[in-house]
Amino acid sequence: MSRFYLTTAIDYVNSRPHLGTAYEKVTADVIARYHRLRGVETHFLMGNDEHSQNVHRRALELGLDPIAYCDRMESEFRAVWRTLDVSFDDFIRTTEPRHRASVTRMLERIAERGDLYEGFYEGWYCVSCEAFKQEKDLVEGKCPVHHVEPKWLREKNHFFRLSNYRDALLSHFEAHPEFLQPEVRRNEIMRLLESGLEDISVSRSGQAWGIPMPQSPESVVYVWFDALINYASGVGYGTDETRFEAWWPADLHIVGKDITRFHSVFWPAMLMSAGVALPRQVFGHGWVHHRGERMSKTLGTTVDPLEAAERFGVDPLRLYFVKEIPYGQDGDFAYDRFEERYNVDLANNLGNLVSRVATMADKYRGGRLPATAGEPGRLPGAAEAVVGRYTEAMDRLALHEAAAAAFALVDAANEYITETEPWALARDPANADRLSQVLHETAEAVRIAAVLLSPVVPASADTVLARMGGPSATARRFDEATTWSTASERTVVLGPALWPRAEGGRLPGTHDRGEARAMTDSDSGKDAGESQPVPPAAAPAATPAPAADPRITFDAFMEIDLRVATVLAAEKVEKSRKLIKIEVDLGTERRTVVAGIAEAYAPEDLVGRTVVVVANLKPAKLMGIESNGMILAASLEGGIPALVRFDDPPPPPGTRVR
RNA sequence: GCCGGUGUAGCUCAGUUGGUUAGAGCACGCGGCUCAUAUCCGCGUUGUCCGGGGUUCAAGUCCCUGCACCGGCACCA
Repeated sequence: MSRFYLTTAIDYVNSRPHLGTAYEKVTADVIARYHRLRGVETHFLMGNDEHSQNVHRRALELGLDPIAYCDRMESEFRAVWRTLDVSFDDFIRTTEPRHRASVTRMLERIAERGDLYEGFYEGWYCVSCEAFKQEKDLVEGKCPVHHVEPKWLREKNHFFRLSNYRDALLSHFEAHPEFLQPEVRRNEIMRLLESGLEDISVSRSGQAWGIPMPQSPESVVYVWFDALINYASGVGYGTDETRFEAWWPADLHIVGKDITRFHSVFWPAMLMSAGVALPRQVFGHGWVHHRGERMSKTLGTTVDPLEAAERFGVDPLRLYFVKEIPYGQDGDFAYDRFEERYNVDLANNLGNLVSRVATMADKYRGGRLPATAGEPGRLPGAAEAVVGRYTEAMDRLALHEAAAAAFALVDAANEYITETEPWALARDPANADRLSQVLHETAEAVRIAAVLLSPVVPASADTVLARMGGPSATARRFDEATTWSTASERTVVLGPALWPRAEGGRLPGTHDRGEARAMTDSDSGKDAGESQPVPPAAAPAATPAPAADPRITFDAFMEIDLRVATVLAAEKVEKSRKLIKIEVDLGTERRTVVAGIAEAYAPEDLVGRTVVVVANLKPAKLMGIESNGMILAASLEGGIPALVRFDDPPPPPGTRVR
């Protein structure tokens, strides 16, 4: 039997999954379910990436052992995936022994090949910046920011000879155009390869959270190197060779478009070095924006997938992801659009279709539809064409086209009912056979549409299949399940509306829980301990965990020294778009502050104004100017800033603001 | 300033390797039906496919160029 091994990126556990993460897992799940439906033995791997410094820091902040913290996050992640019906076969964590063994093994192999060498990461290091500087960035041998001479620093590190693999990678890309998709991503990486590759550092010294470098336990494996290996360790590399032989190479890595480089350059080079076959395909999906804006964790503008699923249901959300966003491109999510798609595709079309077929079968035939005998109508042909389009689209990962194809069959069934007018046939007993046939054929078309949609909306498809009758629908394989079949009697079952029409932003009978709650980084970790596992649900999902208290203490606030200040002088910073250099009178002293408000204020308009300054902020260099403080302004992402101002007359400079 | 992305119907967007009168959904108008979740079906309206050059028998699609918007970074302390 053929096999299919599919992976998604593993996730950092420093915040809960947001809508974009959910998008990746759901679309991968659709692919996995499709292959299973086709009768292919499928292995679908997901997991968490835990060896990150952020994770370590976050755990310590919460007073938790890092592993304990990761345990909590794992249950959070699993709960979300369970709710969204993501059917992974295995879930790997990079802290697991099987993974550590695998990473060690691969590094040993790479070392044996001679592709690992100890070296010194060296370069100009600016102490003020706490960062290495490129030679080309220095101005007259000095740090362009701090105007100090940087030190030449050497830090011991392990390097991977990535540069050795440029040619091999290029020819692989040329020989296998399908290796990286979609095409845009492939072109980007081709250009990158053409411009050459440099060796990369694969270890970090002076850290304890990670996998120790073999033969060099004072340093740990750099996190991304560690993370990539999960795809191999997940199927037994270095721990279970039989299993590894059975599943490797992976057929498909589904990753975000930002990390295609890791997966299509670094990862294959590592595998080549270790003497392991390359994965067959890497697919870089796009972003899901929210109302046209990129979701940002730091700005708290992410959408909670559980909240979205709760509004109209898990399957409607899954359908939205698949049908409304061309796979491989960026897409947009908005609640009003979600509602529109819910009403149009599910309530009005598929749901209403199921309802009208079931009602007529019940009313005219007591639900029992005999085997058909007459000349079939146009639906069998329509179904066959749709199935062809569907598989063709699925096989090239055009998930949105596949979903659209399935809905074309729904449309055809609705049209067929209008054309044949079963209610008219029912008026004349002479048409009895004809009526039975029309209903049977329509039910069969709906059944096939449900089979096609089952990878996308698994729970709903099961319900539709049950309602449409037919022989043991779920047990059948794809080819058989999509073959037209009205040759035996079936029983169509009546039931409540699958998707009642939504209005005013929610389903009838649900309570308003308020607008979408923005997730923030602070709530993601702190509520980890309190939240309850969410039960699986086909339709309205469980309540998201309550947000943790993001408030700071009064003492923390009082640490910020806010002062009234008067602008004495202001000038635009040369060659800068946003920065203005401002001299302020703080009452007791003069300060130079650089503020990023040039897009909203002209320097000359600032002179004489009273502003609020954060007086005890550490200095920073911006465009070579040292800024001693920060001027408070309201700022919208992408919008223009607005300075905080006082009623007239303003308080004198130096007055504390609190 | 650098890099990347986008620009197609009122709105949200599709348009495969360049090929007949440029599409879908929503919205809007008219008509039909009554089995159905005020649902369904049919017909219809609106397009300088951002502008300008070019390649071609043929350009929404390829090349050059300009403009607009968006994002990231550089400079948001």
